[in-house]
Amino acid sequence: MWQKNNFNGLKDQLPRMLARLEMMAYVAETGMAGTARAAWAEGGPASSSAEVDLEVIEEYLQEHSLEVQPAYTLDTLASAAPQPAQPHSQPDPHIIENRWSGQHAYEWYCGSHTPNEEYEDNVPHTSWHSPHGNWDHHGYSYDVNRCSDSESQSSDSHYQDYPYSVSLTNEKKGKNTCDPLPLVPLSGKRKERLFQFLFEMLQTPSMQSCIWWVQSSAGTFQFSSQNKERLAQLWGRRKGNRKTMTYQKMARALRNYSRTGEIHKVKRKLTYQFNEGTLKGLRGNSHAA
DNA sequence: ATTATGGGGATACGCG
DNA sequence: GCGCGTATCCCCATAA
Repeated sequence: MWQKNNFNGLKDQLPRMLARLEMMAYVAETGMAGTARAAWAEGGPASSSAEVDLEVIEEYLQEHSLEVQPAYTLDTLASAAPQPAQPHSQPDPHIIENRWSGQHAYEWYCGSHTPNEEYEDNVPHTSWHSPHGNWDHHGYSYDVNRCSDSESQSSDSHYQDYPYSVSLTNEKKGKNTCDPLPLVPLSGKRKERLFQFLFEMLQTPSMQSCIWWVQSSAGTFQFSSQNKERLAQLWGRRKGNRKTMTYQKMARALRNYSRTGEIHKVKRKLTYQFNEGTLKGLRGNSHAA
């Protein structure tokens, strides 16, 4: 579990993280020209620093073999820092409407820890039942109240969304450590699946230089052209693969989902969409709790 | 021609 | 060991 004292080590990296967040806030405040926004949409300004930050976090975690209680991770950092606004300079009422904040108090179940799951502990694991009945995944327990999306699916020019709805619920604030819940025996623990990982990344504000909602209500999301490889690498690391995961391989796995229906490709570059039932399952589990 | 992205067959892998 | 579901490798097609 990520203890508070473990978190102290990460403090060293906070200035860089905060600097990035401040930069984002600055960009939002000052307004971004269309081209700059487009660049942002492709992971432009955020890409380099985001990479650094994520690497720092990852390396730190791996070096110290930390288990991260997600309530202490990126959400916390983001909420502690100046809130960066979306690249859309205007507040989109749809976005507000679709904010997940307070709507999805996911219950993540704490299981035991294996060496290959160092990064895995950074992000929540879903525990839910799919329409197919075989997606139950057991990991950790915490509440998530997170991001919104962009409803701007109609236009390629402004589909990027940079939602920051990082609000901590009382429960989350009060539960900074992940209490082990013997809900599922380790033997029954399923490996996290790619679409679950992607969903988790979509809830992680700091990952939005890599992946973001195009329209969360529809389950449409998009990879950053520049940072998609990074996301793939994270996936590979989480899985403990020997070889580096690439976007190409990850996309192949995504294409397999089109057969089974969890995710299908939409006719937009680097854009995919969760199946309605999949989305309901990923989100709905929190409601059930 | 080059690069990025998408598609799909084949196969490896993990789990029950 | 087997079957099944999934992930990964690899090659090719297509679009920009």
